[in-house]
Amino acid sequence: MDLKITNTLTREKEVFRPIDPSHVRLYVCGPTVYDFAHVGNARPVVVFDVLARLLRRLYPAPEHRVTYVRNITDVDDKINARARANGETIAELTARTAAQFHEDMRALGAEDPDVEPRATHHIAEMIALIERLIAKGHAYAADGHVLFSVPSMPEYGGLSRRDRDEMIAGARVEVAPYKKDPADFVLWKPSDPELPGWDSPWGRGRPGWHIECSAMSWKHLGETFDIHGGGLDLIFPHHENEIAQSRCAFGSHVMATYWMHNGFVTVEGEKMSKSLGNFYTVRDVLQEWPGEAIRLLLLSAHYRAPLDFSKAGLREAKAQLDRLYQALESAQNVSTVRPDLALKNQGDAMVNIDRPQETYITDALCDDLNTPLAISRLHELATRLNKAPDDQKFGMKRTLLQGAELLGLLQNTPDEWFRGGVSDISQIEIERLIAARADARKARDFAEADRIRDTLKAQGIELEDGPQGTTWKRAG
RNA sequence: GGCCCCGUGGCAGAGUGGUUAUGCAGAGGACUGCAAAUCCUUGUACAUCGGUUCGAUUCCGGUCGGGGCCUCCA
Repeated sequence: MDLKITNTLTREKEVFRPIDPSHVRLYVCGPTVYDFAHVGNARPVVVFDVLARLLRRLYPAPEHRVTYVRNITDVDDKINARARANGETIAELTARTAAQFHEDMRALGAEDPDVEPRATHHIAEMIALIERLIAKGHAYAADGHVLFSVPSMPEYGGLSRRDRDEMIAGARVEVAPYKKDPADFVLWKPSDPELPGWDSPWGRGRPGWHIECSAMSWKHLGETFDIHGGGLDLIFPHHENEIAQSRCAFGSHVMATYWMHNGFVTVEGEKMSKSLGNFYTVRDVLQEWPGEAIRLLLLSAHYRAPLDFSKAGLREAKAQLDRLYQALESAQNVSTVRPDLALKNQGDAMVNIDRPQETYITDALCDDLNTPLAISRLHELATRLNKAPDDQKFGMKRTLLQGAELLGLLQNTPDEWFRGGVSDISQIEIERLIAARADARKARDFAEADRIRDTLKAQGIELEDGPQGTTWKRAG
């Protein structure tokens, strides 16, 4: 099935055709590292993680290659300000924040991108780009700055669909005197001695915001590539300006063929903002909720739609995962390899012959990354798995796991999900109490049996009596 | 002012020109010592007003309501 993507360039859902099918190239704007990632930062990471997983499924090795680049912005005025406020060096701040970002995103089940370039490691490429732009008449140096000349690019504004007059009329910032045109934007600016700076043909300075992504995508993906992603808010000015820089520098018709933008996250129905005090960092939420529940919640709305991040939503996500893991636990002894093939084949040959062909979830995701539909199909598969006779469970379990992998879900074992984090000592004690309760039940001393069950429940352990005996799990 | 998005059952949230979304919550039943989990049954939604159509929640237009962006916020 074809992958379809809503392309911000055209505002239409289009069939994805890579420039080079043997090498699919994806670039996503990553974090500016000056503080903990909040749940709004996490949404594009999780969304484009699913896209990368899907692309790898659709364009598998060894015939194909997928390169996913997500940058780290480690030169920025917010970083400078924060480092000063914290009384630490910029290097300390960015190194620590980047490490925290990695920990948090991994906790959300996001795989690392193939390349994670840092802006400060690409100053030479930025300078080279700026020199090209000047040489081609698309940029000019003025008063220590280098500015992109917006009037030099007639198509400027195509992505955000706004014309120059509107932009100027709506501008909230006073126009700097060195700009030839009010719409021009900074490619390079001078740095004070105490601020980060690099030598350049225009003196010691630092880059403007947009040039880094043009430089890093060029270095790691080429002059043009397939998909560029990021948050809705980046459409203007960031992505508009990236397009201007890259296209004018390379004389290309497009920078990326497809542009994808995720919607915003609200918190308990309100826009997340520091002034409202409803700023959820991923780290804080992880204190109370499994990363997988956060991930499921972030995928529970279509990526372009707004997403409300709420306690109720987290509870529901957790409940949904309980249900899915429950289905897997009930099939824990079921192999995901066809029994007949497992018997007939050994080693690598078996893997090749028994290559799974899950399409149920893949098809949902191919429709412009319809993760809510994909999740609903996970539930359908879980229901079918629950109902299936034992000898038919293997295929459904496999389909469920393979589909879930595409979403980055159900990557734990049911045992870890339900019983992880309980110490070995406690587990021994729990087993002892279960045995004591079994004796009581056998003696039909149900008062004692219920007392034991209530005692454990008060300690956050729930018991379930099944045909195979009693099992336990962490409560809620 | 300009550009863009959205309004679905108690909640979350897909989708479709005429046929069950899915999950959570709720109700009834099976199973169970009782529970839990699971299974079965159950709820007949699509802001509003017009238009197109044999037929619209789905297409078109108006209205009302909500939201985002408009120079460094994912």
